[in-house]
Amino acid sequence: MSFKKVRDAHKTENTEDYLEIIADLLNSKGEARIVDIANHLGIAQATANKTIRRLQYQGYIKKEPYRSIFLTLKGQELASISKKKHIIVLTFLKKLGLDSKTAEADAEGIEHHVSDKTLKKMEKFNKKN
Amino acid sequence: MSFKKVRDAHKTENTEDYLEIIADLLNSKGEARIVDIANHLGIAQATANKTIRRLQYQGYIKKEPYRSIFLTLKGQELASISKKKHIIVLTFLKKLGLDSKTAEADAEGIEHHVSDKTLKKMEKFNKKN
DNA sequence: TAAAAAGTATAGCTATGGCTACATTATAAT
DNA sequence: ATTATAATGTAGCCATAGCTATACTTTTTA
Ligand SMILES: [Mn+2]
Ligand SMILES: [Mn+2]
Ligand SMILES: [Mn+2]
Ligand SMILES: [Mn+2]
Repeated sequence: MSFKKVRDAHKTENTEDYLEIIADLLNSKGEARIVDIANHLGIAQATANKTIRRLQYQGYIKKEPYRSIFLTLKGQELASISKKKHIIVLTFLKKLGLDSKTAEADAEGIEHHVSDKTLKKMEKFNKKN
Repeated sequence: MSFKKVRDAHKTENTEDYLEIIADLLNSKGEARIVDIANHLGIAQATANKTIRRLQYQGYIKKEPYRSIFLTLKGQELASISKKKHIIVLTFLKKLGLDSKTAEADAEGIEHHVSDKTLKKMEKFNKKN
């Protein structure tokens, strides 16, 4: 059923975005802090804090109180998959003719709802254009 | 900000799907009942019931207790917009080369995250292919 | 080194959407 | 007409993600 799949996607969606952001921060700044994540997402720090707690007990990240965030292996893996999807969808939308801003905005939502089959088609399209 | 837009989309997503389903049921069966919606979505009837209550106090639908559901003008308008988006995205995915099942599943999620600009590009692509 | 600022954590609230269990009403069958 | 079934409604639970306000810790600045 289509709707069930969408609901399942929504369950992991926020997790995927968090992990992608954390990976990016670790890459660029060397560390990922709650304040940066909150700013990135445009949400209150308290909200980011709560989600980070969930990500920790779900085994995606590790952190000590008042310290910065690290990805577990499980976290790294999901971050990597998410990043790949993000790039494919973003590139696809740009090749479709959209400006960077629109492509980025739409990709951020679409990336969580594309099956592997669709990703393959997008990659094919990306190579041809 | 991209993420804010995605969050906003998620707020109306469920509403859009419900209204689209109700419109379809009204069209095909002549009436929309909670049990049909629940079956369509693959959720418990109690869950559908609760959401229908929300849709009513938010002014999208009208109903009497134990009776079937009708769309208000506001509801009809959103249903119509949602349906249009759905068709554009679904057609696009099919033209991209995907089978009906995959196209339908992915469209169900993607439809809520495409900007008007992206829809335009998809329509253009649909006409060309 | 002491004070100010920044970052983090926690509490308590709201809204949404899942679920099961159970009660009530409406409809269909006997 | 009664009874059985189907549909609807309600209650009470969980999880998630928002928010503000407030407390605590760490870092920076004076
Ligand atoms: Mn979504
Ligand atoms: Mn995203
Ligand atoms: Mn992303
Ligand atoms: Mn949908």
